[in-house]
Amino acid sequence: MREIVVGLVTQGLERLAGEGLLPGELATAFAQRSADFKVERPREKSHGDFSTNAALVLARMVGMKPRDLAQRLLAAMPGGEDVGVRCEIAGPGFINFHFSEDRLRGLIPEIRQRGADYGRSRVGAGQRVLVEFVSANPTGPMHVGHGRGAVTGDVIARLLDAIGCTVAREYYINDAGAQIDVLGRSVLYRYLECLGRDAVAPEDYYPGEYVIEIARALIERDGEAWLPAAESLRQAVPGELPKPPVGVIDFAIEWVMREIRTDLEAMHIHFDSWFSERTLHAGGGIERALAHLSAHDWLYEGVLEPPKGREVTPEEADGRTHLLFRSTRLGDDSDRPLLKADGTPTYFAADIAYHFDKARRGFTRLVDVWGADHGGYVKRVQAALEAMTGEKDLLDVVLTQMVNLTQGGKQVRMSKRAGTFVTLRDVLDETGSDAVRYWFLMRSSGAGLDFDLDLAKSKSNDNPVFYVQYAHARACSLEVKLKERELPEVAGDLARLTAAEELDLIRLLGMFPEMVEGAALSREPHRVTYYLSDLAAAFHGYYNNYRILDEDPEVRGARMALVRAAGRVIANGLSLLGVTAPVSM
RNA sequence: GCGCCCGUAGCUCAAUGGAUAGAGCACCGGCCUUCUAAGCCGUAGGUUGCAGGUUCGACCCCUGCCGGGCGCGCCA
Repeated sequence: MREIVVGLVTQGLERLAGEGLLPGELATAFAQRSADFKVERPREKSHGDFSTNAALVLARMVGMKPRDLAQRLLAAMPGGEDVGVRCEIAGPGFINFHFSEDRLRGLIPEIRQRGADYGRSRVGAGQRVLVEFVSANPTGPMHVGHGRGAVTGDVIARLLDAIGCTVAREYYINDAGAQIDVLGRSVLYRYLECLGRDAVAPEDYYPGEYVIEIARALIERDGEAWLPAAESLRQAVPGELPKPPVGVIDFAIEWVMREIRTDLEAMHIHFDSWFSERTLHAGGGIERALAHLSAHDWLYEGVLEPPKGREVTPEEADGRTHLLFRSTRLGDDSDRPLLKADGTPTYFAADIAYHFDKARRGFTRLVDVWGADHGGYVKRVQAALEAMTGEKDLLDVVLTQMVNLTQGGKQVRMSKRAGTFVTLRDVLDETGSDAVRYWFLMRSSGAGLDFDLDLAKSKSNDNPVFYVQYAHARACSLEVKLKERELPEVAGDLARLTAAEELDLIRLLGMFPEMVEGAALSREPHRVTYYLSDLAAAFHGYYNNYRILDEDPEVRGARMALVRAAGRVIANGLSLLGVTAPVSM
């Protein structure tokens, strides 16, 4: 629907350009959405279906009063009558567009015809986007926060796909570094314990139950083969802990990744690729990336300035020189070290190499979904990408805030120490994929989220997931009723849809494609849940106040056509979220 | 101390620089013999944390405060 208005305004601009009033490139810029004026949805209903501020923005440039320019533009646009759009000048110089009722009703067959494609577009065509998300460390099971990131990333990918982008989903496995050694030692500790030997907990270890399970599985596979390694670990002096054997580490990582994959599958999330951090270390990727940076003068040896406002321990303040990345040149607060004291790369160095690799794979755009606790890394990774590619804004980072589990209004304590750790698996088992997926998207990703386990399970209209799915089921149930009553199938006369509720419902259906585009471009999946809530409310309101299966076959046919269109849009919206649209409930 | 995010109705949150800032809960008042029932309709509720600035126009952008969260060399 929006395209119709954009077309009208573009033609008007072109004609005014032909008359020499406006620069010719304006119309092109406008049609490509790069102009600083636009077509938008007025908040106020009486202002019509669409509005443009073109005259307001351009008035200064041509030295006219906004309303006078609006008059010229209006006159230059094709007569609205034959396209079913009435235009008028209002307020300080807006041009408002009102769709005729017939034009609105015309959307119903259009939706019917486009079916599952309604809402999809090509505005992102030609873009190749890599969405990296979850990337939970393979050191333990996924918690609910990971789940939120997982759903957010998956739906961003779905949205980008819906606007015509070529999308790939990737999971970055942090299978290198000190944390992995901690995991290996934790397993060996439990391994001794399970074998009934003397066991001493290492000073740093993962306390979760799952580590015991890993140890048991390891015993089942390898018996006592790892006893020497475990013993030497037990006898080691703190501070000089040995590196656990690769065989144990690999076993543990595979075990945890299997769990993670199971959880992801339970949420119907599939990745196109799994990128192992180890391959960067082993394959020389880090050296390549650092050499590339070095060649362009982004690296130097230097002493780090101490962070302000924070005490540095004597150990830290050793005054040694580091290999540093000049991220301050690109807006970061401080230059960043790339090698640890022992000469091995920092996590950041690996991350640089990883993102370098992404850029070299030819993506036109990168999207990362991270937990908000990694917010401090955004600038430096973006700086690194800019330094390596010369391209600014190649990477968008979406940060997801905490999830609070609640039950009966009370917060569910998640504490690894107290053993009341609630995993994503627990929540999935309790409420199911649909509830989890929908719920995680009910707030903007930057806002904290309360997940009410009781409400998410309940079959009541207070449960937003139920409310939306039920709207779809209701639409479908009318189909069944129609057959049960053996009512004749009549196309119906759409002109009989004259009630304000009916026309408003159609208007809402018409906003779906814009909503999808906006959500995709801004990487804001929560817009979909908000939209679906509104749509479901409008549908339920219509259903409650009007008898769809009216006596009059013409009315009945028309209302059923509208109901089918609404059901279709709800289904398409839910599909974007990866949530099922039940036919009955 | 610095950086990022946040501050909007009693609560939880929306609102690509647009016109009179919106939902859902909760509260209050009506209604409920109907295609699916766990309800339906409506009222009220606001100096958008504070103070300036930018402009035709600011919840949105800029500056400075106040308050909360996260992060802040060789953990990932």
